[in-house]
Amino acid sequence: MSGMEFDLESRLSDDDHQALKLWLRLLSCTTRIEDQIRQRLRADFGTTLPRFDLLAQLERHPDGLAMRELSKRLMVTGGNVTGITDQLEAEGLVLRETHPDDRRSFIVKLTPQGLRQFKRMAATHEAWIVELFAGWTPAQKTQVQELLAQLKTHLKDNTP
Amino acid sequence: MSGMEFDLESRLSDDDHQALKLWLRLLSCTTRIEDQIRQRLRADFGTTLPRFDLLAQLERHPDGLAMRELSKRLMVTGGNVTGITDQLEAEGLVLRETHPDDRRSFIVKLTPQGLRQFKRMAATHEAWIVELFAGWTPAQKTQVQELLAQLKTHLKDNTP
DNA sequence: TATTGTTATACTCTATAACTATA
DNA sequence: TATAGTTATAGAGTATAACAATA
Repeated sequence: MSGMEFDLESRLSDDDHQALKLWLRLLSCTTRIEDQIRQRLRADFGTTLPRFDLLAQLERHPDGLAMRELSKRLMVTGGNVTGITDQLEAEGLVLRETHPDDRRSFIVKLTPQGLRQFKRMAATHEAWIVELFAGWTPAQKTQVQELLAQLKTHLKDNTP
Repeated sequence: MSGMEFDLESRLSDDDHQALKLWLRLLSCTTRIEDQIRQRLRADFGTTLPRFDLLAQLERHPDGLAMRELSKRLMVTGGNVTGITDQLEAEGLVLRETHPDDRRSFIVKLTPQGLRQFKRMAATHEAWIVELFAGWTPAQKTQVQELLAQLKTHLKDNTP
């Protein structure tokens, strides 16, 4: 489905509605970039965004994370974390260790192979992002970054 | 899954990587807003974003659209348009008319009920958006709007 | 009783491919 | 041959709920 002529932004029929126009454009850009990332992760590494995100969390936490910590951080329910972890474990990228203090719990960690593999993917991933955002100058990036920070605060306040 | 402490932005571990940070923040904000919209469409109107988007296209085209036109505009494959149209037709919101010149084709149109229902949803939807973006001044909205237009051009050029 | 993790199930959204009727 | 639409199927990605083991 590449090279389409239309997209979500064409939903709008009239010229007012500033917030709505802005939202449709924001959604359109973000979706387009996300689709690119998903396609490239699949084509180049045979993986998916949720799997990549789980590995990224583990890379930030070399001592590992319990399943429920992963669930909170990835904002998905526990059953999903079990499924993704099963896949990554089968690929030898992560392992479950018993929790020393709580026998209900597991600590999930990157294997050495998982760390190597993630680092390789992360570097490529960052290069894709840099390329996709090359349409903005560093100053413009900073500007949007700050505006988004402000918006995020508002979203947090309004939608608990 | 409301009231989470973490989100995608926490994926990043260090302070450089301007484009990557920007992307994670953009994705985080957009996802959060989109989740809100999906939840509210379901709770208040028992519908989904793709169904809403299809109705929106039809409202822009009172003479109706062929299935393949809908497919192009919604950027999904034909089988999906058939499915969504079936649902909306079963709910009495759209109807298929025979094409006068091409007996392979249908023209999909809003029913009067569909138009009334869409207008009600669209007004509420816009109010949600206005509220969610209330963290930005009109000038800031304009600014982001223009920056996104620029980014979109770059994306189009780079990812055909 | 509450919590951690697993299992089972289901739903939405999407794509691909085979099929039909028509052009 | 090519196109419009349908059908069937598959696979992400997600949620809910019942469950076992442990706290």
